[in-house]
Amino acid sequence: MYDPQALQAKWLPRWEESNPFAASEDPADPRPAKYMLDMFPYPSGDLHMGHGEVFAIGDVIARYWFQKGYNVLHPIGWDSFGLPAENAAIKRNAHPAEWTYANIETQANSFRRYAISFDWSRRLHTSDPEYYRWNQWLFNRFFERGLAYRKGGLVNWCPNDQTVLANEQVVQGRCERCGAVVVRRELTQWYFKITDYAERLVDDMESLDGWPERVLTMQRNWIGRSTGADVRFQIEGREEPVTVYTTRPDTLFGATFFVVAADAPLAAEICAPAHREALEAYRAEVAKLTDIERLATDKEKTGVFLGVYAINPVNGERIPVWAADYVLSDYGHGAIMAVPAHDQRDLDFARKFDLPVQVVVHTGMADPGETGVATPGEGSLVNSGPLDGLNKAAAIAKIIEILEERGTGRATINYRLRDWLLSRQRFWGTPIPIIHCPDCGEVPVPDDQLPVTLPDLRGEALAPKGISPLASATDWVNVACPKCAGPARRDTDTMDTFVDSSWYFLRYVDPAYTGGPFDVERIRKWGPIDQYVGGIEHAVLHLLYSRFFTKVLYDMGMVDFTEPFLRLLNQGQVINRGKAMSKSLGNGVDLGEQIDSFGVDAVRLTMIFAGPPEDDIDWADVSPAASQKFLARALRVMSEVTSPVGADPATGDLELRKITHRTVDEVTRLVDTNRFNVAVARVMELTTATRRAIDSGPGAGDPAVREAAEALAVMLSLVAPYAAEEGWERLGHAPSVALAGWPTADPALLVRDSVTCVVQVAGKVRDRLDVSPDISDADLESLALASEKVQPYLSGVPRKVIVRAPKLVNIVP
RNA sequence: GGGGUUGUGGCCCAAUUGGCAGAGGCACAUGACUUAGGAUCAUGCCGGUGCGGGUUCGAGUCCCGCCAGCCCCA
Repeated sequence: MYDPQALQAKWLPRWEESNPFAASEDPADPRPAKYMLDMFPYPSGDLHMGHGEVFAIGDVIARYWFQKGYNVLHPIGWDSFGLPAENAAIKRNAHPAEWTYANIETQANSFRRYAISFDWSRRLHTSDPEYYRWNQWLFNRFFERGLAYRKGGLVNWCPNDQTVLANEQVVQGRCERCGAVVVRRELTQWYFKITDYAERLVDDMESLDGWPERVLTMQRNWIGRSTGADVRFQIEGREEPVTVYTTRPDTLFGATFFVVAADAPLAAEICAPAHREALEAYRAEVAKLTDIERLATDKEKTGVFLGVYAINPVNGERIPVWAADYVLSDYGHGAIMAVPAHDQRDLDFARKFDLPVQVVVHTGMADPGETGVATPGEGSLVNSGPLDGLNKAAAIAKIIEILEERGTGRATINYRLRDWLLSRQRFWGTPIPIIHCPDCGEVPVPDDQLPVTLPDLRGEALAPKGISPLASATDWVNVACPKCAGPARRDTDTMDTFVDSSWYFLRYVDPAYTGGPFDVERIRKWGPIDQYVGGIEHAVLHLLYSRFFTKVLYDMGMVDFTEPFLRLLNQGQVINRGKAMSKSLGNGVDLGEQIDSFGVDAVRLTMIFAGPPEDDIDWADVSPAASQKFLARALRVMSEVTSPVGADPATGDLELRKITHRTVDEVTRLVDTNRFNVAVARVMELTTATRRAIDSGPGAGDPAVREAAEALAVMLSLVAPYAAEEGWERLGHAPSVALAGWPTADPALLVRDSVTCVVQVAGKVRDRLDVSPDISDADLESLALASEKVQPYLSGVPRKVIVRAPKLVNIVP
């Protein structure tokens, strides 16, 4: 009777004929605009269970907005540059485009079957030259503004992927993509100056009240704003003082030694000749270590004395200068003042090398020099001259005043955020549109010569060799300088694919636009995105970069908003038997197979009904078969209605009408607040109520039954479009139910003529009264006190009576 | 180690934000229909909310301390 595959075969072609979910660009369209966006997929094979969940969730929201009468933009595209395509191409001796575009077609077909309400006319792929041309155009704008620049330095290198990585792409010392342990290399690379926007990236988070708190926290931690001071230390024998950054300038009197990052150029520069050999040996050791090893707090501290002394600017004390690996060359200035009494790492180091420990904050804890436990907490200052007796805040203010007076320091804000390293030594990405000319230097490819397309390389030519495969395409590399026409070479690196995804949501307003990366007029209408749905794994990658791009584009006058995503929903993972699905565990569940077995609607319903969207779904705990049964039940109810289309519901059964309208009211609120699983539960209840009305109530011909069934069809259409469409047709309507309009609850049918009031005595329920919903406190109290069931528990006048009309009376005897 | 978050029937999950702990589903049991039932319809079943304290007339909900899981940062 319920054959989901037959319904799919019946309805899909009909929907395909039109583009029913096309967003209207007609300025006369009176509907308010809404922009619903799912994070676009990477085309690695077919859609998987995770896609099934995200897109089911996003589609509920988009379809709800369609039903509510908004002009909805719900586009789809592909994040189609990236390493897997390249690796596949090497393996098959093919071009990455072949694998990529074949997978895109596969996914597009799966999306169609999965019945997501996309506007297919706006489809884009980031690997199309028409798209990445605009990456290059934007790069040129960033370059002009000084926001794209090249510099040398230590960078993160993934030995497996054979390319550099941005800091954000190193997670716990490992490559975010492949998990290989990242090493440090000295290389010249391109960067985006995201640090210029650090302050705004933090401050603007205030306005992101539609974002999950944990994502905001992660971004705040990542940007890592701290307030402290820069303090200038003279190094004996060096003209220029060395600046250190500290968050605890109040402990300056407790600085007993000075540490320079072993791999910082400064270490080699200031090292006394007698210690040079030791330093070189040490640096060689450190170079072998990964960042994970370097920063592990339980690691034995190592370091070498450099044979020179620094002068503490506040008390003139000579303190020894050491090189160590626990100081990183790219944090602050690559050097620190060490205050062992109040910092555990400094203390560990001091104890290892017998350096003095000077307590300057009296915290009430035992002496760190004795216990080996540093006391980082607050207290009153001691042994600190003018700071003695002050608390932390006052001491910081005072010391900064002193430092500024003497010109040896100042208050500073420091960020942990580093500039975004964007060049990659791989093929399948956007070529960096720079030409290196021996005379003119770095020359951007003129806008009218964009795009710089990729040379035609395939198979073995793409194999990673530590430099970009583009370098081997000599015809491509050697060009005339756009400025002086002399011989020059193209930059052979490609852009991080996170550049592609930093602005794709703007391009959707007109993916064929040729006047710029996006139509600035149209984006005024659609932007910013009302709801963004995607995985938590992008909390500090894509989402941070997109926010940065949006702010730059705002400064360029191209968008009129400073934050791209008003509301963010991070769906959970689909797991199986308590664990992430993986080949090695053999617990994978295939989306296509689930759909073949249970139908699209049942799979979508299972995803939505399983729990709150943010929670993980354990596929072993849910039942697509049960979802299928429910859909059959709902469809039967819709099929059994015998009253004619247009039957006046006002003449129908009042009890069922009340249930229908109450359900509509509740489901509306639930969908508005993303509580889709509860909304489904309410729809199930309405289905049961309608079933009963048909079987043992007013019967299938009652207009209220039609009203209920129609509401059911529309509400169900958010989750189960095929069954809803079929039901809608059986109810005598023309397609499509998707655009039928959201039902509205009649307030008159929401009022209850009586409610149950609970009467408690000392918190225990002793009676229930049927009362009018607008009963007064006084009436209710006397009614409750008069109750026969309550009397036995009372002795005399109660001490207190709490009345919460009309629902509760609590008598304290 | 620091921060965040979660903990409710056998299982997945609700609970108007301080007011009757139970909506929905799974599983299980019983009955009806039936040639048959793994279909359908109906009925039923089980817990006092991780543990310990506190605030309150009243705590799943708020506060404090522990335990466990998950996620970030070290």
